[in-house]
Amino acid sequence: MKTFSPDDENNKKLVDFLKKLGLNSPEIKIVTSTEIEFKKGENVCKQGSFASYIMILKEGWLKSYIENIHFKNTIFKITKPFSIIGLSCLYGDNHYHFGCQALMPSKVCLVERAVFDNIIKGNNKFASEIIKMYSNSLQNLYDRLNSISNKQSLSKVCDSLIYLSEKIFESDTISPIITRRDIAELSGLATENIVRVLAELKTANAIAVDKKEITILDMDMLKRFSCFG
Amino acid sequence: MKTFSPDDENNKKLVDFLKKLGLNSPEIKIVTSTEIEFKKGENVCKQGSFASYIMILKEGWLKSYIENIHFKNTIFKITKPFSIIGLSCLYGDNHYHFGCQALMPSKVCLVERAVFDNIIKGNNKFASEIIKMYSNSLQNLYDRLNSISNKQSLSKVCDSLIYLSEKIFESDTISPIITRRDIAELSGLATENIVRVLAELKTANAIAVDKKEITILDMDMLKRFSCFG
DNA sequence: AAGTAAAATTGATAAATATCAATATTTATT
DNA sequence: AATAAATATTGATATTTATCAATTTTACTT
Repeated sequence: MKTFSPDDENNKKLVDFLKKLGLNSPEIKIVTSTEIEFKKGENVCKQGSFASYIMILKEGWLKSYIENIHFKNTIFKITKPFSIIGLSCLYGDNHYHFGCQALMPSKVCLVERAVFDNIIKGNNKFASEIIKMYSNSLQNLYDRLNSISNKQSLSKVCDSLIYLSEKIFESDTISPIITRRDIAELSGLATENIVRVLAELKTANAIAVDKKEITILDMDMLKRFSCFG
Repeated sequence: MKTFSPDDENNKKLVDFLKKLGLNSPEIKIVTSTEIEFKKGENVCKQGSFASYIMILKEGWLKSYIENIHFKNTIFKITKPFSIIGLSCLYGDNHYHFGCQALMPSKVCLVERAVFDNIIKGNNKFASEIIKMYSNSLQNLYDRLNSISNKQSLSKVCDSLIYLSEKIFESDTISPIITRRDIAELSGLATENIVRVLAELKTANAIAVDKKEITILDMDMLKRFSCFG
């Protein structure tokens, strides 16, 4: 009887994911051939650097963000396993327009842009699935933009918590790999304000806080606060 | 000898644009068969309504925006002729996630989503060009997000002016179809602040203002202000 | 061209958020 | 387990921006 290591398990999941996107076995072999490990806090890609690769997150969690001159970041996406990173750089000016950092030890498959592009051009099903991802990314950015541009701090934080819970961790509990500063950069606020709003939400029994772990107790309340403005 | 009306001229430009995207004559016929006119201020699509069509702007100018509950909009894009609108709705939940309004009398070709999707699936060159548009849209949204989330009013307004001048009107002069309120909604600020910042920029000789028309006199200065934060 | 509606402007004030500084707590390291 | 480093928290204050109200200018309609 054969036993599987956690890594084998993960390999299988990755292959399943790629099959669902319409890739055949040789194509899967190509896109999974180069695998790189990143430590917590390491840069997966640096904003402004040459964009050589499209990346597939195999294991771990990443944050993607825009840096401004004063090193104030805006996180626009948290990435969970089996997501593709860098699609916005597939064509265009050859540079990453965002930075990406590992939130915990992570494994990423690197696929050269030209290789990725070739597969798209020869595989309609895959192209169509990639277009779906673009659509999703756009909608996610609309949501972020709406949250950050016309709302007040309470609503902004609620939006971030809802995003993390529903879209990213798919759980009432937001993993402690997310820091207060991450929530701040996701919400477009200062870290101190996050602390204050979280305290408010705790008092209202909308969330429970245990050290860095946040648990959503009343999602409806968060959604009302989110809408309220 | 045959004479061409302005409309013929425009038809020709549209066909050229579609040819460059890789569409053949029958495909071009299909996507240009339904044409609708919109008056200034009319809704081209309403946020939340059923997304039946992908739209191609043939003539005129549009603004696309996210509405929040309190009817405070965030404009994320100004659309110029020969642009495609609604790509983010090609797949997904079948609803428009944004509103779109005509800034002047405009003509739009409507293409049913399924029809558009079919063309993509059968035409690799076109699919590839559409993916480029998605990339561009994402990059545009990153820029907007960066501007709105970590900058102060002066920089935000400069970003909007640079965007309008370089990306949209491709001229030092920003068309008077853009109101102060539009700039406000593009910058994530109140209209009154736009007026104040424009007055500042005028005093600094960075711009000239003639009624609603804004002319950029010193693009370098605007870019310095944009970076400064 | 007159009258009306819409948009822009200005100043005063209120509200929201960032910043700063000090401290406490948590996490990581040896 | 002790120490150091990173992160979180709290309160006070400054800064920025929104809001409100009043007026002027511009655009639109007949």
